Amino acid sequence: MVAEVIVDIAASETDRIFDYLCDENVVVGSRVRAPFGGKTVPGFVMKIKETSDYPMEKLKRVLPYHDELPALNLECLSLAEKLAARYRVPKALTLRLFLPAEMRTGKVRELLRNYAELTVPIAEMKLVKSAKNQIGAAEYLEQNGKTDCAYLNGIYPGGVAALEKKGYVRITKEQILRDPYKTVTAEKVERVLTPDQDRAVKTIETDGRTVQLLHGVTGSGKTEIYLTLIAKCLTQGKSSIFLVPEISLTPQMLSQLRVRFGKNAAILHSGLSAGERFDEWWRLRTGEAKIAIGARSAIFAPLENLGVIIVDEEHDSSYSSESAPRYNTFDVALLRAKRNGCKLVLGSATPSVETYKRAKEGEFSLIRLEKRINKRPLPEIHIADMRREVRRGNNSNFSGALKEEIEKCLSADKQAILFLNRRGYSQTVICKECGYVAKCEACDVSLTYHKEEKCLKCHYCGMKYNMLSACPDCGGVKLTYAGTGTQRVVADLQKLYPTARILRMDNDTTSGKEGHYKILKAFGEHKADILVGTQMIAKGHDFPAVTLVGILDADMSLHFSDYRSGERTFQLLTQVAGRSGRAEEKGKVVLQTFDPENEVLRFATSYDYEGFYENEISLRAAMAFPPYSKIVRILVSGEDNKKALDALKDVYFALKVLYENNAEKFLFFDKMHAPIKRIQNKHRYQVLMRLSDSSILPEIYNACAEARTRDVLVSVEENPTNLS
DNA sequence: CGCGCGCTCGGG
DNA sequence: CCGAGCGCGCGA
Repeated sequence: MVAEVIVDIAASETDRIFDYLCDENVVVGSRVRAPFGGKTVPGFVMKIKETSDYPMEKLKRVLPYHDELPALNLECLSLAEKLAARYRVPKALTLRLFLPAEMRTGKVRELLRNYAELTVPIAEMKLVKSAKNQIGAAEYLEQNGKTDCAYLNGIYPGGVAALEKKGYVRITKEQILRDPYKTVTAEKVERVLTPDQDRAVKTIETDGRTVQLLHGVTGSGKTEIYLTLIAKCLTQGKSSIFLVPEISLTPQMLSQLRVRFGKNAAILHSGLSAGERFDEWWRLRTGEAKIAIGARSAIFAPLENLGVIIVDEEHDSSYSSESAPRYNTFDVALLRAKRNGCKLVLGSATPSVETYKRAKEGEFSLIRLEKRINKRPLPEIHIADMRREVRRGNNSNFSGALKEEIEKCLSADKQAILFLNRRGYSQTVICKECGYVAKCEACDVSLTYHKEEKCLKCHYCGMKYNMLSACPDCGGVKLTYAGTGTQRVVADLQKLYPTARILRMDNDTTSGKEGHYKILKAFGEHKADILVGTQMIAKGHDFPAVTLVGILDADMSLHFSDYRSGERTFQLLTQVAGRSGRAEEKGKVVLQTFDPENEVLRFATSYDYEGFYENEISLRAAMAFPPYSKIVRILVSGEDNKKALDALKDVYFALKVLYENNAEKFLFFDKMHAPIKRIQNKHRYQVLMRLSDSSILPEIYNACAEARTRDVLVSVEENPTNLS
């Protein structure tokens, strides 16, 4: 027999079929070891045939891996081919997406799992009260005996490892205890859905359209709808994929799923060790588990017969991949949903403008959930006008209103979260007296201050402006590029409230995923009174004792030089506000701004998504920004500046020809330095385009694929979220 | 004259 | 991607 093989080398030169001889037992989708150019490389069998067009006597023979099942099923194979074509990347790269890293770097996997059991009764353990994961794991082990470590780590990350270190637990490697007759173990508890939830489930099941958008305010019970859909699939023997932003994969959430679905749920998250991730993947591949839960990459779960795909927090930016292949999760999900004839459910309290438009126009089904389950009102948002504070001589980061609320909060022994809306490098110029923000005359996006050149630039058209010495509106000279960082806020707070316990959470304090959890955990256990942080604290996480949220500089992301800044601000504010008053206590939010009349802030304070959307969509239409156009950025980067420039010239000229022949499809076209000129020693350049018609996108991808070389990266980003 | 590095080509 | 093959430049 002859196998058509794609060798696992991520290069366009080797991205074609090579024929090999193979044994009868080699099947489509399996991995093989292929002798290739003097050594043996892994490969994927794409097809099996009788003979080859290539001289048969020159064919070499592939050796099989001893996988029990082919690594990829037919759907995955075809999906990998489609994605490679769509994003113009080598097939090896898209095929890899479907495998756990373990398998690729793989030694032949023995299907051994780590099992943990207690060696000491809990009563004799010395555990600190705060070690919730250790306690949780120990309690589980005491009740259930020997348990799979991956399972425990899914619920109590790191708990078992810590217990082992202390000698309370023994870990042994054992063959997977596979039980082919294991039936559905979902709890048979009847869950009563509210009429709204019930209606939503019925609509999703009966509506003819593939994409179903679930638009529901925080606390409207979207999760129960997802779980009901998954449970229904399970009883029909169908599988499901449930995607959430990485940051929402919290222990609470995972344990909720484990309780509900037991071993039918496989969890793919970064907290698992490589081996554990492989095991979870394998459980999905064999069909032992039918529900894949995870972040972005779980869309590649090796499942068959999908009954539903759910994408929670649809608007979240973590759903677009930041490295090659830069796939868009929604595209992949849609391909899979169509192939399986199943529904793709998108859920959000603040859907992206693009998605919402398609839903309103009837392309997607739109299901609204307006009532909150617990009927508790959303926290009240109070706007603090920082211009007035400055006029009164208050140059600090805290308005009078916020200070007052912090004091109330502290004296009532409640907790507060202070949110600093800062994004890394890009800085905008703002007048502290009137709130004026420097904007590009051509693009209506705010300008970014460039320190080295001492000028203001528009990141959309590259236009340069001289740095202002005074505000053009009010003549004031109190111009500022950016506010202060979190450290400064913490220091100022400490001065104001010497006895308050303050925690800081930002990129500097959270080394790795663990640090992040540690801080949140400490705060959740009320070991601090105030948490100061950036974006990171905006999501998920229930802190019942939090009754106050302060947003220190609500405008900062609003004036970020990006057409999506309004959208992002609305989403962020809605999310942050939702952190306040999760339990009985009514929550309060103080939003500080230099621009209190701003429409986006107004809509956010009244929780008016519809109003925000109408306003935003008409702006987008007027300025021809997405979804009324498509912004495409070609990023060229490489260590060797000359080579990078050569590649830039190549793409630029190829694209320029396209542009000149299709001028009517372009709204904008130019090449320039990327906003960050060098990252990790790589020089960066970009070609920016705004298309009124994306039909030429495939040709743009082609041009980029051709300019790509061994040491220069050329990537295409569609409607990029962060232009850095 | 000989080796070394950089580029080109082929791999089944 | 990676190694083989080859051409040209420089040093003993």
